[in-house]
Order: sequence, then structure tokens, then C-alpha cells
Amino acid sequence: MISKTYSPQDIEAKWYEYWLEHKHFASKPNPEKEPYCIVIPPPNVTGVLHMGHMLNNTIQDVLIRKARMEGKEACWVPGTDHASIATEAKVVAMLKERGIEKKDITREEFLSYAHEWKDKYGGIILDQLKKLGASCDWDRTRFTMEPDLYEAVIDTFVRLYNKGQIYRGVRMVNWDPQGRTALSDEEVIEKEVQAKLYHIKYPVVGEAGVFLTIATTRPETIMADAAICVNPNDERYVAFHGKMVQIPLLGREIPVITDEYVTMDFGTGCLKVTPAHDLNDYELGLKHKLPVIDILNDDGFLNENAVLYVAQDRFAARRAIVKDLEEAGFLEKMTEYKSIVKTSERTGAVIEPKLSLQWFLKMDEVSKPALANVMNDNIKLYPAKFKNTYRSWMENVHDWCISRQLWWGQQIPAFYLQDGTVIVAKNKREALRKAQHDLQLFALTEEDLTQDPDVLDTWFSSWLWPISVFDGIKDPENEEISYYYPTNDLVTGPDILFFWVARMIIAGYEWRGELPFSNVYLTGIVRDKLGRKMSKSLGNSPDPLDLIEKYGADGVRSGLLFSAPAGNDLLFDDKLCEQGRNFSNKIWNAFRLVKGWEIADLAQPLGNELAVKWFNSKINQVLIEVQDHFTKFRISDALLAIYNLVWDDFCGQYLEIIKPAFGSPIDQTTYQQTIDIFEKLMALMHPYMPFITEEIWQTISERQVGESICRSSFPVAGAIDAQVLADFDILFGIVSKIRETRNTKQISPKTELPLAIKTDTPARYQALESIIAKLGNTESISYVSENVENAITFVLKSDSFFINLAGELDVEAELANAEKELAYNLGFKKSVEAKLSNERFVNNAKPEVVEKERQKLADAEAKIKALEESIARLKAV
RNA sequence: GGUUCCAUAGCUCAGCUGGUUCAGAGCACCUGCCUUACAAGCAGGGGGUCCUAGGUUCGAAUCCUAGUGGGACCA
Repeated sequence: MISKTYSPQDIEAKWYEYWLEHKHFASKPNPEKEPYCIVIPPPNVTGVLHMGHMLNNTIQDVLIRKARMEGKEACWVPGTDHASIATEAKVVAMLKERGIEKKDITREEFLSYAHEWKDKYGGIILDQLKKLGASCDWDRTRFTMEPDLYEAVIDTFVRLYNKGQIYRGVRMVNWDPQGRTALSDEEVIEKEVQAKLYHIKYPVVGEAGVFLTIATTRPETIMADAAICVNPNDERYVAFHGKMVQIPLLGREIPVITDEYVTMDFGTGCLKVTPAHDLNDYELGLKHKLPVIDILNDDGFLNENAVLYVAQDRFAARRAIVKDLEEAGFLEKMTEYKSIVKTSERTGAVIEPKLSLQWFLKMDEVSKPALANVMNDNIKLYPAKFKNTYRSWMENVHDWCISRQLWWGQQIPAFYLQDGTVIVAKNKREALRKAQHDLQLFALTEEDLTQDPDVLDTWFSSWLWPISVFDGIKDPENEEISYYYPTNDLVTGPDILFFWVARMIIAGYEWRGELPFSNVYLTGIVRDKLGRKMSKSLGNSPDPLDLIEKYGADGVRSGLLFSAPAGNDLLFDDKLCEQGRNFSNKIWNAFRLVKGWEIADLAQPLGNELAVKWFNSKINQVLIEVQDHFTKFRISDALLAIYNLVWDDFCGQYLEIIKPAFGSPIDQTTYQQTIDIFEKLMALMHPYMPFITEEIWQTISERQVGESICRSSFPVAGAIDAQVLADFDILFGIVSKIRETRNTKQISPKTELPLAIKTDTPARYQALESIIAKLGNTESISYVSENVENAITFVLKSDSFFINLAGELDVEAELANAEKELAYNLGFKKSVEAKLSNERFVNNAKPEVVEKERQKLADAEAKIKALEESIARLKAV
């Protein structure tokens, strides 16, 4: 006895094991086959599966499974990203728990702890993907910090440096005082906060009792002030141009300068200029040749330059100085102010703009092909609206700060001599040789070289991902990369379009002179049903594994895709998964029904023969539609088309038609054809719902050990019989009218009704009689040449149908109905006639459109005639 | 502030190159059914000024302009 409800839990683990055991996801270069390759956007090793991953990886799995079934050599390469900042933070925290401080251990010791951490926790997310059914080639799992990929990163650095594309320079960077590293703009999150604007009075030198008042949100930085700046057009301050003022509490004197940069109506119109601690002030400082006074240490504590509050944290210093300013009478007032605070995406710390010496990659040249090839659609973005966003970013691209002050990452292969000379080389030995050769420093030893302590930005390794996973940096001609590269589709979120996708494209052209992938599918962001981003802090994200437990992986997968058009955010609701689970259950029960039939050696009834014919045409029609959706990456629409085909057409109509009466057997022919159809449907659904389709496919026919639906063929559309489709449309129209009649007249479905048809083409209906009788539960079907009196009447196309309820007819209601319908059709006819009598329409519109209108007119006229006759009859009663 | 996308049923969205009187799906809602595969189901039903105002066109939910409201990215 097969269970009445589908229980995915029993089935999913079993089949996943089976797939792995028989290496169904494994791929190797096969010149006989067309390659189809996706590289996974490598999740952070620190990560756990969240809803975004679920959506993203489900889409990739759908694409890869479909390609595999279509006979391509499908290869989905998995892996993880070392995520320097996030991982380093985790490792530091782990060490702290063990009572170890990072500063007390060596770099080597730290890295060995980090690797230990990675080995323990780094694979969690990949295991979670298995629960989802992801058909990755797991033997290919790569990691951005493994030796080969590490080396690839070092190689690219050296080669770009030698090409003059990488340089070292002082820049104002986003400094994370907690992580003690520079961050890229993309790693910074801006938060709106309620801050205070402090109005502080600076005494004017030589004019007792005269002050200039500035407004600032950061009073603790006044010790780093280099000037006060006013707008030259600001009449209030003309008298002060060129004067000196004193920094309160500190007493140091600074000049009053003028620049149109200053907004007159913001704050007091007086701007304190602090070049070391504000990007705009830095620019202003450069312009006016102001000194740069850096009062903060890397950890956010004040240093000796500050003179006051030395060794205090910046926030403690702020509290202290506000109090002191107030006591000393320098604080004029405090006002509430909404301001934007930049915080670190990783540590949450408030970012400090900080001047520092960093490594940069020049972007102007390398980004050119990356821009051009997206604009000319060599690389297509889905949805295409992201082309604009991409262009505006690429046209205004800044040099990329690639150094990070961390240990977990690829250490920058730059070696310094004692005098500060930089030598860039793969390793110390190489650097030494270079120093000896190029600089003629033959006495130099390795001890004289110090390697740059910084590591490279994580994106500087992941931008190579589509190449490095095939070892294409080290060995550009190897069989793997030659076969799989360029990969086909990339699926990722729009939030990393710039820092990852764009850079991979750059790397693709830089290292291979070729695109890394042809299509980029940008998923939406998964939000909760209130439209809020899912986040840990809000606690509004369901645990994906709980969802899988509850609804089954197939249910969750299809649930996520029911409402996930490309690039549109997805408002997630458990209801979607429920719908997915219900769908699984529906299929399961269809399977139970078919498996439960007793088979007999009977002739195939005409109705069944027609039903099979109809359904096969229907499948072909939907297959064409599905393929069309796929070419446009409408993964969601394709699923919906399949869903409707399976639920409505197959379960709702087809099975109801061929279903034998209780206790009766089904004929062998129909049975076998139904099994074939069922298998075809399973194959069609497999990319979306891999587990249940495998379970059914394995059970429905005899299989060899090791066979799998995931290696079977994806159905290919065959011929469509338009006549059969049209006939069945009419058929379903009749049935639904009969049912509607039952419903409105409150007649039990068990009561058989007599149906009479008035038509010029009775043959059309005669073939379908058995089906009409079965679905409509009719007592008899007859053909008449005159309207039937006292009968419920409806008109389909040009034919009239009558259900004689023997005196139960509500003439008034029927008349009203018929007249309403007549009015509608008259209006319709009029609008069509208006079009057709309009010369400009007939002349301008496409011929097929005009032809269609003519057909519409003919149909409407026939229908009107039938309706008028039936109204005349009703009136005569 | 700059760029850009969006606005369609109570909710989430389809509606692709203008062409059925075109307004559609799912969920939600209402009515009737425990009909021997499935109540996680079956049969029916109600519900919209396609944001507003202009324009182009034989024809506009669809194209254009302006406005209003909302999101995203950059600054």
C-alpha cells in the first residue's frame, strides 16, 4: 500500500546518496558532447545556508539538470571563498575563547588555527546544498585559499605589477578599527543615525571675546584640525579671511581659509578642516596645502598627535571632550541631526576615513573590454535593466584597493629591502634573485628581505574563479579549461554585480582574452512578506533546513521558484513552500492512482485513444512554451507552465477521462501510453523537483541498477494536432457548462443529465461522446435540428446545447442570461466591424491581424444567430 | 543630489514585438461537495478607473511627455 500523502523525508536522502554513489553529477571533458558549465558563486566558508543561497542554487540546479538531460556535458563546479575579513573575525573570536590573543601569536600559528577552523566549519554550507538536491560535481570542490588557487592569485598579482597595472599609493580608505583593515566601498554599509551636531566656538587670535563657531558631529577630531574654511561669498565671515583661530582646549593656532566648497547654509557656514579624518577635508587640504595631522591609531584610539585624550577610544574621547568644552564655555549648543554613519559590513564597527599606504589595481584600461562586451551583448545580463547600472559603474570606475591589513588571505608578494625598495616576485627566493640581478645587490640574503604583511582583497581571488577552478592561470592550455571555458551561465545576486561579476569579466578578458560566461542571471533578493530584507538581526529569515524538513526539498525548490522572476525581489512566504508541497502530493497521488489500476487485455476505447492524442499534443505545446521561457531565463514562467500542465491538464482532465470505473480494469494500450506520458512528465519536472520525480521514475517502470532520471532525456516537442486541441477545448467548455448548471441549480453531481446538441457537424461530437458522458455525467447525448424547449441553453462557437431539466427551467433567468450574452456579442461584433470597415486599419494592420478579425466576426455572427434563436424560443414559452 | 527601475484584483506578481469585449495567474475570500488517487483535494463564484493628466496611433495596460508615489544603485 502506497502512503496516501507524500513523505519526502524517507526519499530524499536515499536518492541523493544514489546519485553520488553512481557519480551522476561527475563531469569530465568529452569532445563528443557540447559542454555546459556553471561555476557556483563560492559561498563564504563562514556562511550557513540562507534563503538567498537557496534561491540562487535552486536556479543553478534547474539549469544544470536540464542541460544534463539534454545530452550536454554538464558541469557544476562547487567551492568556497575564504572571506578574509569574516573568517579572520571568527578565528580571532575562537582564539579569544581559548584565551589566546591574536597579537600574542605568530602569523604562521594564526594561519594554522584558521585552517583548522576552516576544516571544521568550512564545509557546512556545501553539505547543506546537498539537502537541497544540488547536483554539483563534488569531486571538483575548490577553495580560494587552497595551494593552487593561492598560487594563481600570487601569479596574477606579479604579472599585473610587471605590466604596470598595480601600484602602491597613499589614499584615504575606509578603515575598520575593529578589524584593523581597509575596506572597499562595497564592504561599507551606510546607516542613518540620530546624531548630535556640536556647535563649537574657536577664539579668533588677537581679538579677545570674538569667536568663530563651527558645527561638527565629531568634536573629538578638533585636535586634528588644520584650518577653518568659509565660503568666500559668505558676507558674515569676510572680516575673518586670512585670520588665525585657536583650537579650543588645545590652543594650537590654525588659519581661516576660503573655498566655495563650503555650503553657506549648512550648520554655521564655518567648516573645520580635518584632512586626516575626512575624505572631503583631505581633498580640501591637498588643494590648500594644509598639514595632515593623524590623531588616531589603527585601533581607533587617540595617539600622541592628539595631545589631549591620548590613549582613549574615539568615542570615549568624544564624550570627554564634549564635557570639557562645555565646562570651558566653548560649546555653544548641541542640536539633533540625522546623519549617515558608515559601518563595516563584517564587524559592524564605525568606519574611520584614514590615510594609508595601500596597493591598487588601475582600472581604466582593464575595464574597457569588460564594459564593451556587456554593452554589445556578448555577455547578456538578465534582466537587461542591469546593463545601465553596470555601465554607469564601469564608466566611473575607481582604482581598486586590493590590500587588506589581515593575515587570512594571499599575502602580497612584495618584498622590501631595508631602504624600502620594493621587489615584487612570486616568492622570497625569486625576489632575492631579482634583487641580485636587477639591482646588482649580490651580497643580499633572504634575511634582508621583508615581505609585505598585508593580504589581498578576497575579490582579488574570486575574480579568477571561472579560470582558477580549472587551473587556467597556471596552465592556460590544459584540457579542462579548454573544454569548459568560457562557462555558460552565471547565477548570482545583483548586490555583487560590481565587486564580483564585473571583476570576473575583467579577469576573463585580461587572462584569456575572452568572456568568462555568456549569460548572467541576476536573482532577486529574498525578502520577508513585509518586504524587509531577511537578516539575522531581524530574525525574519526561516532556517532553510527547517523548511526542507517541513515541506521537502522539492516543495521548497518549486515554492521558491513559483514567484521568482529574474531580478525581481521575492517576497517569501511559507505559503509558497506549502504550494510546492501540495504539488508534490498531487503528483504522488496521481502516481498512486495509476499504480493501483488493474490491467486487462482489452481493446482501447475510442475516448481513451483521443485523450492520449490530445494530451500528447498538449505536452508538445507546453514543451515549446517551456523551451521558449528557458531561452529567456524565465525559469519561473516555465515552472508555472509545467505546473498547470501537470495539475490541470494531466490530473484534472486526462486522468479523469481515462480513469476506469471503480473495480474495472484499464486496457493495456491506454495503460502503457499513460505510463509513457507519466515518465515524460517526470522528466520535464525533474530539473525543478529532482527527488519525487526520481522516486516515481524508478518505481513506475523496471530500471537497471545505476540508472537515473537525471541521466534520462529531457522531452523534445513533437507534432501538435491543432484539431484535437480545438475539439478538446470545446469538450471542456461543454463539461464546464454542465457543471456550472449543476452548481447553480443545486443539482447533485450524481444526477445524470440529458444533453442535446444542435450542430451542423455532429461527427465532431460523436467521437467525444463517451468523454462528455463521463466528465459531465450525462444520461444521454442526442442531436437535434430544432431548439429544445424548456431547456437550459448555452452556445459555444456556432453550436447550441440544451439540458432538459423537465419543467425546472427558470425562463426569466434564462432569458436574462441569454440577452446579456447577446448584448455582449453584439457589442463585440460592432467593435470588430468598426475595425474592419476602417480603411486605415485594413491597410495598416498586418494581414494576419486582419484575417483574425474576419474570423472573429464570423464566429460572433454565428453565435449571435444561435443566441437570437434561443431567445425567440424562450420568449415564445 | 545624480542615475535607474517600478506602479495592474485584498496580497504577490504575469501580461514579451501595441491587435479578441483583455484585463490574467497563484494565494486569500465566498458557495457546494468526506464523489474509492489526492480535504495538502474536487466543482463553481465574486472581485480591477491597469497611479494621474496629456500625447502618438485605425487601435494603448503595452509606446512618448509631464506629474505623483515607491524601490535600487551611486554620491
